Amino acid sequence: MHKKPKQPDQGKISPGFRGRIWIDGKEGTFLGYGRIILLERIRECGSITKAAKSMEMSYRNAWELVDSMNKQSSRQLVETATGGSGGGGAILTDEGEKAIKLFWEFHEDFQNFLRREENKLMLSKSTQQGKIKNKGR
Amino acid sequence: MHKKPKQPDQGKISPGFRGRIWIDGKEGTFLGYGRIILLERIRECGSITKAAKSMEMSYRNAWELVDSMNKQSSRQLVETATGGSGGGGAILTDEGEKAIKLFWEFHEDFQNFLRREENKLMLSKSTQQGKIKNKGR
DNA sequence: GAGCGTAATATACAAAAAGGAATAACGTTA
DNA sequence: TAACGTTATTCCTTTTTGTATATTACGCTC
Repeated sequence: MHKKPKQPDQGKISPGFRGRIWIDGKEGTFLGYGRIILLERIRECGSITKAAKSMEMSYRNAWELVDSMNKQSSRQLVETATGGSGGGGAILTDEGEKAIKLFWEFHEDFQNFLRREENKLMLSKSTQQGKIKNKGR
Repeated sequence: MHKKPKQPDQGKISPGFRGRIWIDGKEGTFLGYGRIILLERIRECGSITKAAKSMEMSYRNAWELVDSMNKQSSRQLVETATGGSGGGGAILTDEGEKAIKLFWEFHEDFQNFLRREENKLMLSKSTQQGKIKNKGR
């Protein structure tokens, strides 16, 4: 039983370069880290209720996020059904899969960007303080 | 009289790729967008009070940010004086200047990163839907 | 020593965001 | 038709966050 993915691997270790990214839609945030985790959990769990519980998120919050994402996309990312066998449920659409993929690519690029920035800083520091052992070339 | 720089040029236009960056220190955030603007205003105004007013920030908030930055750096970014001619004031140190420069470089690189990501998406979309007019090669 | 404008700090208040709990509606299943 | 587990929605409480206000201390100027 896994829990609490909320925080991207970034924000905690300190010190260093940090950041958060998201994708905006017509009405504000469309895709963000928490939303993507939620989509993945819905895919695994088959319902918003179970997905929310699995990540210690209130159903209310989870539902609002799903609603927000669906409203901001021409095609639904999650299809829901009330009633029926098992009481209903939620499934991830192909569009939802695309969203997950899109965001993780963005996310990975960003992680690499942060690493490059830290390296850049280290280099500039060593060449600055440096000249300590300026081995000719 | 200028005001309200609070929001980076990013977060509003929508839709698209967005993000925020900051630099962490020992006790959490060390440098961020608002903090840098504050440092610049302190440099211009010569006091925390005036700097805070100029950007519609409460003195309390501004003071806490300055305190946080100073505590997390081996050298103060802002030197303050209570009493004295004019009642005191605050001046930006060389270390403060360095901080501003460091953050803006980070910020600029990040803006470029976001642009590259958007271009990347546009390209992948056009080659995907494309084949509409696949002109040879 | 009185006056000045600032830093520094504490207290109380207000607005906003987040969370919890309760309820209705829904469509299968038995 | 009764039961079930889920979606969908509302209301209220709690927590957080920010702001406004007031007070003290400070060191120069006059």
